Amino acid sequence: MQLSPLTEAFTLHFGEMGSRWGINRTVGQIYALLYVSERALPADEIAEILGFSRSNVSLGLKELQSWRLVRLQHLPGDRREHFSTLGDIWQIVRVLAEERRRREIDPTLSVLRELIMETPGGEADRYAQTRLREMHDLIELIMRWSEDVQKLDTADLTQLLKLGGRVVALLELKNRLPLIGRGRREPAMSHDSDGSHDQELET
Amino acid sequence: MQLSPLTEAFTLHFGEMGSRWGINRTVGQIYALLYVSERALPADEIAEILGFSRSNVSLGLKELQSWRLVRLQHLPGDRREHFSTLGDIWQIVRVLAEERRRREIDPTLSVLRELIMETPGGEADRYAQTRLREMHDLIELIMRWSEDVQKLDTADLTQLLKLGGRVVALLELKNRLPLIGRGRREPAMSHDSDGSHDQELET
DNA sequence: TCGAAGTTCCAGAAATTACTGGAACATGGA
DNA sequence: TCCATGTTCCAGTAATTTCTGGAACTTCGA
Repeated sequence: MQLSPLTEAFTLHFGEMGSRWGINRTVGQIYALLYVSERALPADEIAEILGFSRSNVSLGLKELQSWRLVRLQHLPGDRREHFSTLGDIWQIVRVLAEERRRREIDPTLSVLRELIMETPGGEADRYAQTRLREMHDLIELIMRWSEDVQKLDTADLTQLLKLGGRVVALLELKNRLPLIGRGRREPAMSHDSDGSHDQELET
Repeated sequence: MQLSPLTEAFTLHFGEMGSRWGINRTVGQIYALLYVSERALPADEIAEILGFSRSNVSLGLKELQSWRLVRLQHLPGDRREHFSTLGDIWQIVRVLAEERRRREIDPTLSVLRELIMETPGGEADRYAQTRLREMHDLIELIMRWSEDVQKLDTADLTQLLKLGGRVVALLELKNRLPLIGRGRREPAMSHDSDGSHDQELET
């Protein structure tokens, strides 16, 4: 099997982008190839198409599987394992977000928490801790939000995205309706000490 | 000047995270150090504190400046240039998002557009192009949204984040109010051919 | 149980990326 | 203008990451 110029251009670009992102170039290219391929491909075909060694492809596929970004399937009449990407692009985004959170964000949050708990060794440490807390709270806020939003079905998500900044108009609306919203505005970066997270909209 | 254990732990972790992200380890550490430092630091102090060569620090600072993540300032009575991070953490997020878009997303979108425009060289290319289009449209949708949301002031943004998935309740509300919403639901990944982006809420 | 086909692992080679020291260059005060 | 101080650039070196080929292992049908 040969690589069409179109697919070649895409895999090359994707590999390049991947390497800026902590994903290595070959892994990126393998993913790109599977992404645009209509049928699932076995490892040796991938190696042949992209010109990588068999073991390199094997490593790459293992990595992609650990990210849950490629699926393994068996085709009738063929003993080899075939690989393909997730079909639903929104699902890809969700999986990516989850894995990144698990691998990078969560460990970072726990390091930050530990450091914030330590007794400061001086004025400098005290300042550092306030900065760390700001970072921690911000990351946590964004993560909670994204965890939450990820659960939405695709239609809701699309509608929300299309709304963009105009969602603020909805917020205003909510704040003006006393039966639904309390009309208060959170101060920036408040610590949400009561843990309520504006539950009042839940009906 | 000496590095407190707290700051050291933070810089090390941050450097590690950075290197998973395409930012090199030393650049990450420099940023982390500045982030938790109350006063701006000159390059030679940074080099001494972190134990890097003077030129490495210089390179790193240049890189950070090109990302608009550190600011240069002159202190009275000191000829040296001093560096510090942005004070407002939300601003940091905004700047980061903008730069990443400029450097990575926009080029990717334009590659995708080019490839989608090409005349397909066969059935396989035709399928590949539909996949590329899906990816392109998704990225563009998310980018438009984030561009939009970034313009919100911090209070609105915080409120929105706290709301999380419960924002859907607002969407439902909007869809139920005939004077405000049209009550229609976009099909998933529709191409928004009229370019209206639900303008009706703009009052 | 044997052999063919397929997969995984690993040690070393190759390529890439990061880092250093020093030299060239710039700037501002005397 | 000259000197002291500070900054940038660059070529070579070091460290890290990626990639390869082959050997060991696994699986399945005959």
